[in-house]
Amino acid sequence: MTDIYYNHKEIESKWQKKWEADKLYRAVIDNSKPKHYALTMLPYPSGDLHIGHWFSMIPPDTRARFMRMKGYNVMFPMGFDAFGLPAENAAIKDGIHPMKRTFQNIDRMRTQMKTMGAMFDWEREAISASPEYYKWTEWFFIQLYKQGLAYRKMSAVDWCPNCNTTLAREQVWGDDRHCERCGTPVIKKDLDQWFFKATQYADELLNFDGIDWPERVKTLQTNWIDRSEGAEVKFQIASNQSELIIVFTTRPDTLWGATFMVFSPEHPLVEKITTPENKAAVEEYKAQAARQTEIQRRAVDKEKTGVFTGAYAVNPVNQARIPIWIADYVMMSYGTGAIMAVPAHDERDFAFAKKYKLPIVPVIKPEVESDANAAEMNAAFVGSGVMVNSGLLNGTKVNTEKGRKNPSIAAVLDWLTQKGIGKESVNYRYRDWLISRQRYWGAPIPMVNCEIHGWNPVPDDQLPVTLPEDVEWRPTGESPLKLHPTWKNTTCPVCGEAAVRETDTMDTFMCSSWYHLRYLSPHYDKGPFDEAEYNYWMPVDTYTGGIEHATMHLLYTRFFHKALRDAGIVEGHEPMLQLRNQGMVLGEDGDKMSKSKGNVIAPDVLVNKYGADSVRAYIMFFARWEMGAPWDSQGIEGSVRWIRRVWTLFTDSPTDSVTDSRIETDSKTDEVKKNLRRKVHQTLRKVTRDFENFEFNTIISSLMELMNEMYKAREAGAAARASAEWSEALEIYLKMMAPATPHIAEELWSYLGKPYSVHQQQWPTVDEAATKEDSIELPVQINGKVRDRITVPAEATEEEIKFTALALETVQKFLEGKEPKKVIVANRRLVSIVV
RNA sequence: GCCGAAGUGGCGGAAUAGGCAGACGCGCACGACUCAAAAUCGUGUUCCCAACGGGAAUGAGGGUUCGAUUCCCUCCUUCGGCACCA
Repeated sequence: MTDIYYNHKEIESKWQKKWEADKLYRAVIDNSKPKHYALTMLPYPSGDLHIGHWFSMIPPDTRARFMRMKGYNVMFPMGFDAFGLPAENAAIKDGIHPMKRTFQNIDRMRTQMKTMGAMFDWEREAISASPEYYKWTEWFFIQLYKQGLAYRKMSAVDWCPNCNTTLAREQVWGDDRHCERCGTPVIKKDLDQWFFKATQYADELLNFDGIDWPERVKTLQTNWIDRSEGAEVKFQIASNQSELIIVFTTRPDTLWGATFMVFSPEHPLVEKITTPENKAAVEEYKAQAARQTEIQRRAVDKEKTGVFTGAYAVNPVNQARIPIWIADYVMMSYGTGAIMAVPAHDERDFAFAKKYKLPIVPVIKPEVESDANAAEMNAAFVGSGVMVNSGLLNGTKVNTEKGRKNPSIAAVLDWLTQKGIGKESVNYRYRDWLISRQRYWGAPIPMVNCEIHGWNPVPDDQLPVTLPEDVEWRPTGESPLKLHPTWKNTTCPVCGEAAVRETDTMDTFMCSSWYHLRYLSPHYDKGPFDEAEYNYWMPVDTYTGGIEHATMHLLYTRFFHKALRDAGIVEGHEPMLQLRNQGMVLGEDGDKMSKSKGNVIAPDVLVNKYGADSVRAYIMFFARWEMGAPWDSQGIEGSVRWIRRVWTLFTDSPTDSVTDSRIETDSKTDEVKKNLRRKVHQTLRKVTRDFENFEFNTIISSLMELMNEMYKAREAGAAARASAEWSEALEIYLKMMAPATPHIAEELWSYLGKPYSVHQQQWPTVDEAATKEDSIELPVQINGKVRDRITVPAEATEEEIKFTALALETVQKFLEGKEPKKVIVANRRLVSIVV
């Protein structure tokens, strides 16, 4: 029977206290060791830790611990992304100040996190909502402003006219888009807001050289930025020579076929150019386009609609007068908000032209056909061929490549530049980063507006601009900063006269774009980070988090780093060298976990019942980390049993009761010991590799397998007479367990009488010689089917293996006296005979 | 529609470099222990014919190969992203 009862509560709290007291996980600069900065995305302090947090934090924790045992000086910090809408919305409901609620939640979550037994260095904790943090968020805003990267622009937000406030996307409900709070239909409202010129870095952001990031993330970012090469072409308005309209096109080689132009209904020029007789129809269409938002967008029937403005433009390549229409299939937010329409070679333009009986002029024809005939076209032609009806450029070859790789596009680009009509141009779907939020609970934008001197940054010595605490919560959700009687009143940094503060706060992605820098020195007050810490720890070596941040946070943080690099604040082109994403833990029903569905798994309950080590082991074991899976409450029993059986293996000592009679001969036990040692080192090799590759589930299964072997080996006498092999097995086993299940590993390490702490041990080295098999067993296939197997000495030659296999009775039976057609010994792993 | 990821037992999943499919675990079945149960330990557990033995099987179909979960082509399903992008 087990001498000592496995009491997870006692063991876990004992070691957690000791590790904390000993500062075992404190990460300090140590130039004698290589550093490893392991970063995992910081949580929003929602109130309670859920199992998803464990899934995102524990496997990276085990890997950080592994790296530490491999000899690296590891920093694994944790903090809170503490600004944001939920706390503000809650405040509007119950009046509890977001500051109070947020910091209460943080305390609660920190306490819960400590039960994980993770190696977080809490002395490096950073909280984005604390003034010592957001002082520097504000400072960074000013640095970007000084770099010329911040600017103001009118931009539409979703606005509730009843609540008099901006709504976030999740606050707009239903197909009719009404306010979540009062049900009023939401309108678009143009507000003057702050932007960062992220698009200035678009090309650089498409370059992933030197970083080890998942292909999936790189593809998502590439598609998000969506670079397209083409040309900008100038068109004149026929009735008004001074008005120029620039269009972007990816097909400048079809310019001669542009038979009309289409403006987005919101285009500012529409009002100017519309002729009086078309005014009513245009206004009507504009109003209708403004009303239809998501609803119409999602409509399956994509019937093109539009109206004629009465105005004409001049096609600069052939001076043709072409009508200007407006249509909602042209977006103000993409390109220049106006297109040249080439119905012969664009499907949308074709459909539009057919509907409104606009001319179709083909300017590319397939090489094989003698003539292009507009009347016979029943679809736009987008294939390759040659240019026709295009003046001097007739006969130029056209292929389906984009940009200059296409000879026709290259020819037209040169021609346009030469004539001064247009120029080569690149367009992106990616937009500048909208920073302004009409909210209270965020970092204030440190800008002051003076009637004379306009916008100026708050001087450094006045940072941070702190959020006022005496604020009023209107049930409407209007920003309390606007309503505060005095807060916005200040003086102009230039002239000292009365001026007003910006009352908008920053997007929280701003806070999370640099938190990896704040961890370096969270309480440092002479700058955003301590240079010495920066020089030692940066860049981040391993960054882990959910795939859902692929296009927002991860792109913002890369942009931010590059902007800081150009400001001379940081070095290197990328902030995070390696990125890995975990999947999602779903509810037991296979749905996303949510309070409303009632399928949320609370880790507290599991820790209490089974202990942190068992939960940690199961978190690693139950799914592929990069995939995620639905939670299975029953499955945890397997991990619990593993932990208990390990405990029993170490603390129970049936070796004493195994009499020598059961150990038949010394040579036989020697064999058992040798086999045990082989298994130990094979497992070590596998576990080491799996840690390196983020394959956490097979680490646990390998350890389970080895434990099963150890039970058998001990039964066969491997542990008798204090054998060196058995001692080594125990020691290596605990070292391999230590990253995954730190508490029980530490307890059993001390039980064996080893010096504290198992977490300060070196990761063991694989004895390659010990992993070699004495003999190998090979399956023998006949015509692709396994019919028998042979065992040969490990050093047997291919010829010997063939000979042994062919001598088999089974093989002879199949051969029926004939010669085999082919005999293959594949990698000394299998014999394949073809008869 | 476009881009991406994934389809393996009842379930989660495993399978260096193209070489024994189903490691490890859950669940289930049977057995031991027990007055009994739980716990624990042991045995079995892809499916079909089932006795030996044989056959089929990694979403479907095809191809390359002595040999394919793995490589190639076509298709289906699920999930994620983008979507009138000029």
